[in-house]
Amino acid sequence: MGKLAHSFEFVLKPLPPYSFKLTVRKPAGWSLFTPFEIYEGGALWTAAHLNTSLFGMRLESVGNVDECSIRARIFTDVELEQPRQMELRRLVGISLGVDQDLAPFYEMAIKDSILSHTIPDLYGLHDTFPIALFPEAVLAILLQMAPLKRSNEMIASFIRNYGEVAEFDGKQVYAWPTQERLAGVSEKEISSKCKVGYRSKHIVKLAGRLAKGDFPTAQQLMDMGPEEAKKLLISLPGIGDYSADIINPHGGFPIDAWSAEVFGKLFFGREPENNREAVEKVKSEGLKRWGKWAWMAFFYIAQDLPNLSEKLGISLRLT
DNA sequence: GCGTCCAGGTCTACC
DNA sequence: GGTAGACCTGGACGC
Repeated sequence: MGKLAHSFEFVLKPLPPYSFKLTVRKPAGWSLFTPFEIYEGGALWTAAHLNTSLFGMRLESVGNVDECSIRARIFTDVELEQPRQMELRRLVGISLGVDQDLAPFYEMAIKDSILSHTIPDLYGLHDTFPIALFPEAVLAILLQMAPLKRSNEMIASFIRNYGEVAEFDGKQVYAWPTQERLAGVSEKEISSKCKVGYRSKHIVKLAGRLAKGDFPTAQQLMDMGPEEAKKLLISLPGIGDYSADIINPHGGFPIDAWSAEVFGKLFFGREPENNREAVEKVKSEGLKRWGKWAWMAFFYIAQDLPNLSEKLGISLRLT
């Protein structure tokens, strides 16, 4: 257990519109840093490893969607010098997508017959940015070849077995494990403890690859072109086309058997006969329709399925 | 109950 | 360079 007794505070000014609640507590249940984070009374307690050290965070908003400020208190095990505090402030800002300008996306979306329905519901929802690749990649691996319920069980078990508990501000929050922690663990141990089956092989190989320290960071991938970043991500163990589109910091259009059904209905008005075979067709239709906005379109639609089902009169299966 | 089938993909061994 | 099979586990389904 990591007791985080030291703390410092700062305020971030996101580019409006910024809905703190929608952004940190996404309607589809996607967590900001860890599925174990706590949201109470409008504040979020969460934890993550940033550059191998464990941090706790309490985040809360001051103001409203059109004039939002985020008050962040960061909890650490040792007192941090000013430059390190500044670095963490920068990373938290990036994670929360505070500099993302939604205006160009909204300008396109409002003219789109599907996306236009999502804007009133999700006004001010920013895309958040994963600082650490390992948790994102393991998440993608644990989503493969399993119904969501089972994926969630594998994810929770994996974090409980190998993650670290951050204890701060009267809360306890499990953070995702690090690649360094997993690199030396046996495949057999992981599959028997976490019931992840054959996926343990990918996890161990992935941890070993990332722990070598020569793979680009999320921010370095962001500085490359989207396709170059994707090519590198696909070179990672257990990461294919679909998973790379989930992890890619540029955003992709991650169509799997479930989303092929949802987007098949949205694009063509009917459920595909075979979801797996429809993946390529749906993917190319989405990329053609939304181009550079494909990820944001996917993101907004995935967060707004109940509303879209009602407005468009199509039954969209929830995740 | 019990057996069989197969799922929010990826890798490997063949051709 | 293209593509069947295999792959953990557990829930759904038929009997």
